[in-house]
Amino acid sequence: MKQQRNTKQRKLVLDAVRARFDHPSADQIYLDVRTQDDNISRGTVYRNLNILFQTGEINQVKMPKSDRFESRLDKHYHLQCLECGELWDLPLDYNDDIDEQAAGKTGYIIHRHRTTFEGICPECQHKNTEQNE
Amino acid sequence: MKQQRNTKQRKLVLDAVRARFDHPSADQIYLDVRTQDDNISRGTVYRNLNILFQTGEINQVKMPKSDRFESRLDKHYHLQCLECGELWDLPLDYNDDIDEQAAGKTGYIIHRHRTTFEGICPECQHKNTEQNE
DNA sequence: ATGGGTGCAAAGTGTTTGCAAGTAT
DNA sequence: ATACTTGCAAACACTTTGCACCCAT
Repeated sequence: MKQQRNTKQRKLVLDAVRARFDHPSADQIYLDVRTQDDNISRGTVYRNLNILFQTGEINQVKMPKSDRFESRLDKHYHLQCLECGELWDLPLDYNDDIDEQAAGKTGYIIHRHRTTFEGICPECQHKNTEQNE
Repeated sequence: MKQQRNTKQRKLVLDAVRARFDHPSADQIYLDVRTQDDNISRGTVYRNLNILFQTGEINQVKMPKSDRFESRLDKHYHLQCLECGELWDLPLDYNDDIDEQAAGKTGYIIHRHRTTFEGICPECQHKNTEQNE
């Protein structure tokens, strides 16, 4: 990888990812950073998110509509509400055993697995019962 | 949901999904169906894939670049090679327990979880060792 | 001074949609 | 006859990229 420079923009993007815990999209990061620097462009935000991911300073979570970012670097699971779309970390241990099982069954070298739970959050459950009354 | 019709195009799309086991993208289905009907349009293929998914006749697998489709309807895990991108079903049992655990820890109603394993397939492993010789 | 980084706008990808004509029921 | 479906092209959402200028090293 080529030599990296510390630009004001790169730092702003990194700080913006670290400031949130709701797995913002690139565009949300762009909007956040915009409040600090009203000249920064979307292209720069996308480029820096990619660079920071490649250098291992942030994590990228592939999601249906758009990629999401987070500052947690350890392997962990996610939980998404199918109604409101909110995405959270799940306090459940990463299961190393199934990586070995998968490797044994397939001959693949397994790097990891990614798990996302889908459901309805308490708020949306509440909203739904109200509607049906 | 509104009344569905059985069009020639819808049947071609369904058959095309059922004919493959490598989780084709919408565009791959389009190309397959094109060999049967050289007038069908991409829009029609996308529309029918969505309808068939809503009616539960096929399954949609959300993947980074594009959605993939399959005719298996049961919950199961996937395995993707990080090098060549191939996506396969994994012969590993779906773990119902962690859905309950996740529900208990969060208050969510959990519908299911989706797990994808990432690694290097035997072919790509072989290719890599050859290159390094 | 050098070459990585920036802002801008254009282009790329994958997918959806408005419309008028066509067709399954 | 009705209204769902089609082909087409335009529009969309998200992301990447070419370029000329800028700035961290």
